[in-house]
Amino acid sequence: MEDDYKSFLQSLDDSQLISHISSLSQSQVKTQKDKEIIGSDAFDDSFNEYLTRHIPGVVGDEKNPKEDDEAQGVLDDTVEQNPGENAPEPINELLDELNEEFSDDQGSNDDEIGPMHGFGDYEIYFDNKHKKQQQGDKNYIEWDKTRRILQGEDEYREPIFKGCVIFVNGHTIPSMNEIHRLVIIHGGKFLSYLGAKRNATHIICDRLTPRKQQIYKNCKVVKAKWIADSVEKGYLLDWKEYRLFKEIAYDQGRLSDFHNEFALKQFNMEEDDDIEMQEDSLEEEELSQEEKEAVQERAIDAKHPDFLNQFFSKSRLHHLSMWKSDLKLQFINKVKKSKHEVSKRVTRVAHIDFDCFFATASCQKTSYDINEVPLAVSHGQTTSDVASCNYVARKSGVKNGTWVRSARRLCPDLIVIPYEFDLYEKYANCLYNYLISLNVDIYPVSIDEALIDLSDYEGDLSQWCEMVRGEIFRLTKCPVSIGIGANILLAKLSLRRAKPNGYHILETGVDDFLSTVSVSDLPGVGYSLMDKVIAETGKSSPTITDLLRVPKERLMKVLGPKTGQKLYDYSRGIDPTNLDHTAERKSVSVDINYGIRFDTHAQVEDFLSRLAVEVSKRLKNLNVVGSQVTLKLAKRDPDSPVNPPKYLGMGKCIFFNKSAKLGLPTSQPGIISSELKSLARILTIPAQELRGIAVAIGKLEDADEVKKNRQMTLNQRITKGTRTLKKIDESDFKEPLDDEIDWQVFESLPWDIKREIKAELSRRGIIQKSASSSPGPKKNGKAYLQQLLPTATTQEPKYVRIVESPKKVSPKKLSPQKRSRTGSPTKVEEDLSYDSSILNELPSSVKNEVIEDMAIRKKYKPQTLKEKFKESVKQTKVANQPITKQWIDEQPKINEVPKFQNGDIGEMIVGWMEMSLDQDGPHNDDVEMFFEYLKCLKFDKIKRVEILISKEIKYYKSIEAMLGPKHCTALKEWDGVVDRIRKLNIF
DNA sequence: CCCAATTGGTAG
DNA sequence: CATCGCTACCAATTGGG
Ligand SMILES: Nc1ccn([C@H]2C[C@H](O)[C@@H](COP(=O)(O)OP(=O)(O)OP(=O)(O)O)O2)c(=O)n1
Ligand SMILES: [Mg+2]
Ligand SMILES: [Mg+2]
Repeated sequence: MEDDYKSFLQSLDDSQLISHISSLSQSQVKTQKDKEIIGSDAFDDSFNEYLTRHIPGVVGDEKNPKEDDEAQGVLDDTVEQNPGENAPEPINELLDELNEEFSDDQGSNDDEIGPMHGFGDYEIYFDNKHKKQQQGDKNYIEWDKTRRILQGEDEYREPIFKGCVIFVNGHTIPSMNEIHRLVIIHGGKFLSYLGAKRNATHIICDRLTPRKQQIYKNCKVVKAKWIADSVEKGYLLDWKEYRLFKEIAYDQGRLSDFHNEFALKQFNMEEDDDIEMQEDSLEEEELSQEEKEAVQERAIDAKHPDFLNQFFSKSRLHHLSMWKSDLKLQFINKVKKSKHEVSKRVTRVAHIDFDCFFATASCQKTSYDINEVPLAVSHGQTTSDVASCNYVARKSGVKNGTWVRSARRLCPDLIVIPYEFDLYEKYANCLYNYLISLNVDIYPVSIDEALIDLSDYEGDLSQWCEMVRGEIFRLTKCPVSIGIGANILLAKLSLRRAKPNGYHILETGVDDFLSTVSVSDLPGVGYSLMDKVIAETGKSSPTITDLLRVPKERLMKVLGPKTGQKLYDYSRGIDPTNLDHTAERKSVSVDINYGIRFDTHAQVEDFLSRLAVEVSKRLKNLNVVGSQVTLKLAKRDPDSPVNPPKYLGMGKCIFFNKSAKLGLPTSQPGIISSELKSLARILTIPAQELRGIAVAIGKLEDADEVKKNRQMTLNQRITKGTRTLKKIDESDFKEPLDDEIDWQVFESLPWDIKREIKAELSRRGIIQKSASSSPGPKKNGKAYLQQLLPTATTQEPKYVRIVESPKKVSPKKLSPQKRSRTGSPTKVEEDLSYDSSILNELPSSVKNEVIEDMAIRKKYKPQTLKEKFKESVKQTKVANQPITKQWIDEQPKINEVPKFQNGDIGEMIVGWMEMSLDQDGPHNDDVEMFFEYLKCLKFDKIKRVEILISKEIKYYKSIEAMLGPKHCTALKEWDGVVDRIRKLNIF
């Protein structure tokens, strides 16, 4: 539990953390004032207990759920009252009574969410429900919401089951009633009785019978735990993980005899509701249009909380990257153990690599003959990437990384087979374990590929190759090829010659060998460099021989100094790179350029939080902290269609990067998330236009080192140049934000909460770690705005993390109207992998898709000098545009209200208002400071703040009946604030 | 000239 | 249904002093 709370704290933004503390403080103040301390745990329980004792006719024992039929069937038509309207008032009284009754009850205060039990309220409700189930559900949701507000719980429930239509069959745990409740309060629809099961998106069922299997064989039949787990997690889990039927697709064998027997018994015991089900198909009720859309919109894009997991589990490139970094780690450790030898130049390198690795491995799960049929590993059938294709397919010109559709064009018989990530891992282990057993220096290149230092090997190289190839094939039934050369470059080129299923030892005749090599085969030469070399040599597929004719100066000028030098060396067989695995990692990043489809900025921020959590996880695994945060956003190219050819793909995009320096290196999700959100604000890309988001943490340091150093020389570090602290001196730092936290209130919190919060604050550098006790009492119990405002808008500056130097913010740059890279190309000239004449004959729709894909891969750059010029003109035009009201409105609005660097002013205001309601309105100091802040804002922002506050007031007035007289006074004060803002706006 | 920030490119 | 377009790192460019 404590750990839970700790990680909960860590997941918060700075602003969220502060307001969390405030909310704790607030409730604490309140309860103390009333001489009551009621933990939410005890509260929940007693509340339900109270209800079950006081409301006649209720047997609210959730541990012995009533028979499903009883609960569903007894519909009391005579009770027509609407609990949604009538419940609040009596409940309010109940709450007050309760507070007295249980005033001694010292509950622990650290469980904000409360257990998922005690549903007496639900049962009461359903005993009185209407015959119209759906109306009843709606009322219950309202009633539940009201209850939550009254109980001070978070009124909002994640609409986990939005778009789901749930039907429960037979007895389940949790009970059908409970499932019903959970589903509807989380935005789902429940088909309760005799309903249109055909409309159900999921059938919940815990017990398998042969009949059910038959009837539901085409349905998503899911165990009840799916519901419970999803609610607990707060988002919809993958139903497949909870399917009742065994994976028929993969395991086609019959159920075992034992299983059948067991199932048969079950079947006989079960009440026969299945027949009923077939009969009532006439009685189907239609889903509303809205619900149908919701059901349709089941696509999992980045809005879905489980998106990252699902995406990563299926992304080959993610796997490749993770495997690679794991391997690097593994072999760094190896070197530390034997850190003797001083890096001597290697003289012989072996490069070993599985032939068409994924294809070979995946093929083993099929009955295809890898040597006869053209195969490709891929998820889809058209715009899906070919991860790996076998050599039969390569004969037709298919390459790794092309789209299946393009591959099919070259090789119409191509057969697509699925990924088998586990198998790849297994075989890679075989490879690496075997190499380890050889007791040689291993330098992992990728999952299927490694370099080996053979400088000191004195035996016969051919024999060595045959031995290694033989052993690995014996272990995996996958062929590897080996290339040997005097350096990394030559080993790589040699390997290329060796493939498939062979080896090549390059010792003599290097120049002859090189002369035949194509420039595009050189490592580090991709489409972009290739284009330049083509332009320079005048050949369409230049070889090393062609490259040799270009003088070094020319290469360096055209390609840049380093790249030019590299190609110059490479063309002569020179590669100065030494084998070295001691290289420390310099950055950690998470890139998502798939499935990014957002409607609102709130969704974007949500996703950023999740990315922050992910990147934080990775930092912690590596035990490093970083002080630079970089956000990279991909914006749909204006010329590109809203929906790119690849489903949920990114299409052609323009990238925008922004990085921020942190005051202290960190690995904490909350801090990172804060920073990301503020970077996102600076980049101002409309949520709808986003197609990719990447987060990188740089300036890495060892976490333990930093911890040690910070304790020792906290003060020295401040003046260090690498830390960017704004206008700060030591005294500012020594007691940072101290007076922004109300220590009196803080002290009254339960000790364990205090401990966790304190730890979290000090981790963030907001308070000093050694601060063992809080300073003396300050001010009064009122909530202070200072503790919510990230930094003072007036007076002395406080500790602030720098995002960018303020003067750098030129109004023009705020909205990146950067160049679009291309016009709309209609004709394809020439391309390495596409014959332009064929391409030009394609239907234009397909052609454009192919062009789009090529543009993404940078194979194809339609940009000419002329267009470049046009763009720069366009750019200037944009920059010179007068700033009109309309222009402002057109600018992407990342937020409804402006934000400070470290938090959302909107959230802050809402929080402030909420808090102030319990305290006769806002504190005067706060109001003054607030206006100081407002004065700094632009007109439209102020307007938005005004609207926000008005809306909030309206909301509170709408529930005025439930508020006390005190609250009304507070609201009046807020009315005054709004008036004042209006006056501000006049000037 | 330096530097940092940003953009581009590559491999598997 | 589609589909799962990641990620570390180097180099070049840009734009400031
Ligand atoms: N664009 C790419 C390139 C590679 N891979 C994956 C699939 C490959 O099987 C694996 C190894 O990459 P290789 O470059 O070694 O390619 P193959 O092993 O498929 O072919 P070969 O090594 O025979 O050229 O990485 C991928 O998913 N996408
Ligand atoms: Mg390979
Ligand atoms: Mg490889």
